[in-house]
Amino acid sequence: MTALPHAHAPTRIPGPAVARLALYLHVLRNYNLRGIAVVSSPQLATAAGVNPAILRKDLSYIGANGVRGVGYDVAKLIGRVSMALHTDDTHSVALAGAGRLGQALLAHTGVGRGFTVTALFDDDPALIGTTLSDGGPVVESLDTLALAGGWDIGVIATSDDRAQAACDAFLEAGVRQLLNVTATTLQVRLETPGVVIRQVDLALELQVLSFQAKHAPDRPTGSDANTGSEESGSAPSGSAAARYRETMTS
Amino acid sequence: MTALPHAHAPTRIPGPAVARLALYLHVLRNYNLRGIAVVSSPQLATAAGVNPAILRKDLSYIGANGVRGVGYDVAKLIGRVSMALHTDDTHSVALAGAGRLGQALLAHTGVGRGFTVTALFDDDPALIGTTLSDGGPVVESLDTLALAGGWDIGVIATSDDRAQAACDAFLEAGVRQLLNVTATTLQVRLETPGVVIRQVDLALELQVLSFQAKHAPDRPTGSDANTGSEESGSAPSGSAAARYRETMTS
DNA sequence: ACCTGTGAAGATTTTCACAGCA
DNA sequence: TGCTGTGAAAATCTTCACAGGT
Repeated sequence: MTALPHAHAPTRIPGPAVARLALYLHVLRNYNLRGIAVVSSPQLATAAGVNPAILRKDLSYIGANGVRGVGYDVAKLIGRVSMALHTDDTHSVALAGAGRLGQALLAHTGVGRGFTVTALFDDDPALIGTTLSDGGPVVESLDTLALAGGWDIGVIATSDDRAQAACDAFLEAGVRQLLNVTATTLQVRLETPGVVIRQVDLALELQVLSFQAKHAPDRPTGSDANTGSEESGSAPSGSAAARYRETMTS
Repeated sequence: MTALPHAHAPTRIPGPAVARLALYLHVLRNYNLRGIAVVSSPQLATAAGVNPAILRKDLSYIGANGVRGVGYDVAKLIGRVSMALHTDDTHSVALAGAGRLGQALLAHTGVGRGFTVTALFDDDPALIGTTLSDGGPVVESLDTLALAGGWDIGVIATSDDRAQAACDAFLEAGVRQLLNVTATTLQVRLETPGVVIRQVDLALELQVLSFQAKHAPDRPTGSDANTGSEESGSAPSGSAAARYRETMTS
């Protein structure tokens, strides 16, 4: 926290840019694993399915340090984006709901992106006291959730009818950042300040998807190096984080 | 399809509006189940966590027919939004990956939003030939995916390393709408036209969430009837579909 | 020759504010 | 009085285009 060595521009990062940066980070990590040390903005942009121009703009928000005529140092860029997204620090996550969805999440988030599930809650008596993954936390009763605390993020993956209870419990436990992957729309008391809730509803994504498909009209015109071909069409923004595909030109 | 009785305004619906409409639909369905027949825009807006103004604007895109001074007929509005999103027609879905994530999705999408999973594919020999849910489809080998077809949407919920293969198979089977819930960035051949891919990466959502929390500065000022209190702050758009919470004023 | 970084133009989306009606 | 529907203003985001460097 506090002042960094060379805090370049205190520019406010646009919302959509944050989502894309997280996306770049993912792609960059893959490049790193494949041993690619340098990447250019056209390369990275096509890999992420965005315009090279907006990629450069996004990177400019976090003070990118690429080499003109060459590109970006992958490792260095990973560090920079991680820092901007606060992913260099590890966040502790509590997961409510140890059903299929919860278990999938447990495996999904453990990939190593700075998030560790340190607590697991469920109502199922058969699950309480057991461990779902190697080295993972022991499942506790949902009732005890509100009594504990100390997590940075709470993930709600319960059944729909228990989502609100889990939400209330998290708030009581002092958890302010919630990711809700149930189909329930959560209610938050007005008194509670600073709460950030993020909702991911897969059924909703299906609806948006099928709508986009029915209305995909014209292909985007790329003047830069973007050979944008398939897809796109409508939904210019939508969830920026929720619409990328690699288009590795042959 | 084709011309409807009174196709009001051929206005193009903005991308973010589509996501929000799907959200309203969900909330409206809940109202319907609770026996609430009429709802006003301030009510619905607070329930969906959006400004009443933008709600009305969104509804205006689909030719809303509310009663001034009163509100909207819930049942009628459900019908209208469903029609606009093409959810009144049932879409067939093929699901690749019958692991925990796939199973969770199978239960999730079956809620009855116009999507039915009619085919299920996986590589696990132990799963092939079995049925995962009552009345659900029998699990088939992933290799047979490309040979079949006829689905409106393909959902990719395999392990990360098999996601690309599933994507290729879907495209070969003629499926143009894909929802990818793995952390893999898919590559699509340039030749394939009209492909719409939607990506949902939960690890990415966590990153965006934690960033938003670190940068939530000032509370939004609502001049209409919006008592916007908690949350919001930055990320004005982000995934509009991925950030709603009820704020039922007491 | 090629790529980065960014001001400025352009496109899109959200919010405002008010006319119109029950 | 209360709410809908919508043109117009404001805010936001994306794309362009080019200076600057290697």
